[in-house]
Amino acid sequence: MGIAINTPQNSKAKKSREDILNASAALFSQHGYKGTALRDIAATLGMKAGSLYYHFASKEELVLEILTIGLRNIIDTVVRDVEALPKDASLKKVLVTAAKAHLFALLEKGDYTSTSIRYYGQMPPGVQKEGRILRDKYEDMWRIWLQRAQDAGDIKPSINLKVLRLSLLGSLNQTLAWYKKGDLTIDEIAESQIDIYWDGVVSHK
Amino acid sequence: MGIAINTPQNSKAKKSREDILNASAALFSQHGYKGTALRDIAATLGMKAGSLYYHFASKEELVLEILTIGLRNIIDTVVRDVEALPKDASLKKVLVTAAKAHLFALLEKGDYTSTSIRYYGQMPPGVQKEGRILRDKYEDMWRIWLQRAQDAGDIKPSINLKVLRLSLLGSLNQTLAWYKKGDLTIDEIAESQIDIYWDGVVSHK
DNA sequence: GTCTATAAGGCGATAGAC
DNA sequence: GTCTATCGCCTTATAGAC
Repeated sequence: MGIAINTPQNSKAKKSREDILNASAALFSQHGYKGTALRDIAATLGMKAGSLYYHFASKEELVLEILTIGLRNIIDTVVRDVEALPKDASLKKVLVTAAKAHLFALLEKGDYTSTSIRYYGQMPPGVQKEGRILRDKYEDMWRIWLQRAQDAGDIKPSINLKVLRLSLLGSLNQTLAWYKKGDLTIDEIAESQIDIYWDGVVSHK
Repeated sequence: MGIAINTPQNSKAKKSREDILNASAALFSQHGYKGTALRDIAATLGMKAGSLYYHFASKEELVLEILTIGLRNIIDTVVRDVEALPKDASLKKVLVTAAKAHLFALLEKGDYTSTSIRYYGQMPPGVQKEGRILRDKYEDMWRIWLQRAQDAGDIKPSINLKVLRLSLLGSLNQTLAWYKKGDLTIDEIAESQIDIYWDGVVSHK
């Protein structure tokens, strides 16, 4: 069939590797990095802890791959959806689209992305350092959109953009804590949140 | 001096106990429950791990006390400030006051409260169960204030109060991640955030 | 009250059989 | 590729000296 033997291209090894990543992401997203033992991950797949080392050199390498997949996923999803907008789309439309894509990435490939976002601060220093670039890249995207909206006069000059950006992302990420129990769709939640931020909650009677 | 010997009323034991709680809260708030070893806590105080057991029966008991103190602190602070308002205070004033008090508790006695809020989900099941009552009590306070504001017509009927409440608390709690680096005061941050939620960010030109 | 010493078990990681 | 077996270290917790 070819020259690739015992590499991730090999179909059996590739499937095992992906199974391990999926199981790890699920456990990490529930119990955090320190709270998840390699024994637990292996047990989920009916395997033994030692077997994981055929696919990954260390627990750090495993979680680093999950972090990278999670961050790439949210960046790619948000960039793709925003770039698909017509050139003359309103800045509010950009923010709604970005918020929807953010929530979609968080709740769709959720185990990877939620691990990356919720437990980043608890990962080993080396892993944090490697993820820093992607994290900063994503924050910068929001920083630029909001700055553009304020420069264009769509956002009031009195609004502190740093507070706004951190509040907005905090709100979106907080959704992780209650989405599964709720009955609202991702689109409804994203639209609700941006509506609140855009027009406020006050009644003008 | 009296009958109290070898109890928390004893001044030396009481001080050690408080030192241990303070050191533990500081480490837990940085590294989480599983990420903090009793050795690390003891080392901070120039002690040995075994000595902690004179004051606490287990690591679980220690973190439960931190959780309880943290939650009581935020509830007491918020209730006190809101109740001090004049009876005819506007509902916006109530929310601004509550937000300020929430941030104050989070950043003042921050190690206890931030441990309670950020790492609640990673604590042992028994500890989570004991903290549940206080957590629910606090969430209910916000639920009631927001419901009252909507019933009175101050918040638009179209606003989903569940989304609003979780977004708002998510925003406030997110402040923990960036407050220390910033130059804004607690009052400024709280006022900024409530202003955003109340009037929105859109410019009416 | 805090120490030393240690028990009992969990952890990440490795070596070699299959 | 996965297993068994094990190493060395770390963890919580206990017992008894001081």
